[in-house]
Amino acid sequence: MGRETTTSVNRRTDIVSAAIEVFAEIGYYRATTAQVAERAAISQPYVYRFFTKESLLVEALTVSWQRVLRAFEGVIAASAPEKLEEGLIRAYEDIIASHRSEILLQMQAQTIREEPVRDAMRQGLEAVRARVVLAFEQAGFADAEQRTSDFLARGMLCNVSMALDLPGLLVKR
Amino acid sequence: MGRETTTSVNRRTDIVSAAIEVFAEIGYYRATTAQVAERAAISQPYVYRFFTKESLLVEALTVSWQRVLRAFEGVIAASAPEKLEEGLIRAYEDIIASHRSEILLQMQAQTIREEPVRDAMRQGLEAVRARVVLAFEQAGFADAEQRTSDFLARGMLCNVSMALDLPGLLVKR
DNA sequence: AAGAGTTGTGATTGGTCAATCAATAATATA
DNA sequence: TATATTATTGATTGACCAATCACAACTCTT
Repeated sequence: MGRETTTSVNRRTDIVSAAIEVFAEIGYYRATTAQVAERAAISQPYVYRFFTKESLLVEALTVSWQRVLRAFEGVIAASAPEKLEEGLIRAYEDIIASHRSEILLQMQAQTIREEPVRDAMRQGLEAVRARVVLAFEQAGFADAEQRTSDFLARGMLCNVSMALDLPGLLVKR
Repeated sequence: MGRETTTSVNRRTDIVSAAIEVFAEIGYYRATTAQVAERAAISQPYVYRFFTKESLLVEALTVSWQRVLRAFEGVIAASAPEKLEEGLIRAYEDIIASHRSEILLQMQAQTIREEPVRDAMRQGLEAVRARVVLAFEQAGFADAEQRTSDFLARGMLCNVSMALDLPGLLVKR
């Protein structure tokens, strides 16, 4: 019981990847598990061997927050203090460009009230925030919390700018 | 044909007010027109004399953006240049507190792909942005666009902080 | 090759919901 | 009061969908 074969692990990631795309394109509530199944090239009932629709969303969110966190880790490890902020901004812009669906999914989840979904969002965002604060502190900034708040705020505006296709919202620094 | 009686105008606003609450509480896609009708104390078919579900969302968004714009107009008219930014921030925090549902609805609409909805969002946000830029310019700030962008970014982070119930995201200025 | 476990699907269902229509109540007008 | 107009609803429908179940195909192991 509960044994995880190589195949089933692959199926899980197939399904989650499909779900991220479908949920972001169609919208979580309008998207059907049949559409996710089709994108993953399996049958609709088989999705339920692994996930419920909601647990699929939670899984997708976890993946997408991990991507952001990893990207930031990379920048933090590689950047001189004075280039840190610039590097983080750039990394986030890259994610928005290369993984637009995941970010659109996070934006949808911001207003979903089911508790497991809110928990996934809170944990993901808080983990990112904590990591950035620490990086700013270790880079020697006295106002690390303030800088992090500004950085996250800018990220949220980037999201909206991308989602609504309003590039004029952003101003070059 | 198309005559607008006093009664029908009242009904329209009743329905839109009900829709804002229900859509924000339940979520636009999960909310039913029957729930909106119940909140407005009318029958479900009667909603369709005035709105389709989507046009109801568009109307609700227009109302909510107008509220933000008016609140800012008031602050701009009443504030000395050096108090302008602080006043705008305060006004927005007040709206988030007093009209939370409308803001939650705007956040949902950020990721809705139907073109009429996107248009309503773009127009609302762009109108607010343009008004704030003008106010900063008239207050004598050379970097009005930059200040506006920062201000909007902060607003977006406020939204997320409210929606996810994560007050720690915000740092006192 | 027989059995056991694993991987997968077809068919179905119970529930839900936006939208429509035919009809009735209420109100104004003549 | 009769008639037209406006306001409102009950009943229904056609489509859709998450979730379940019973069954089939495949892949080991011995």
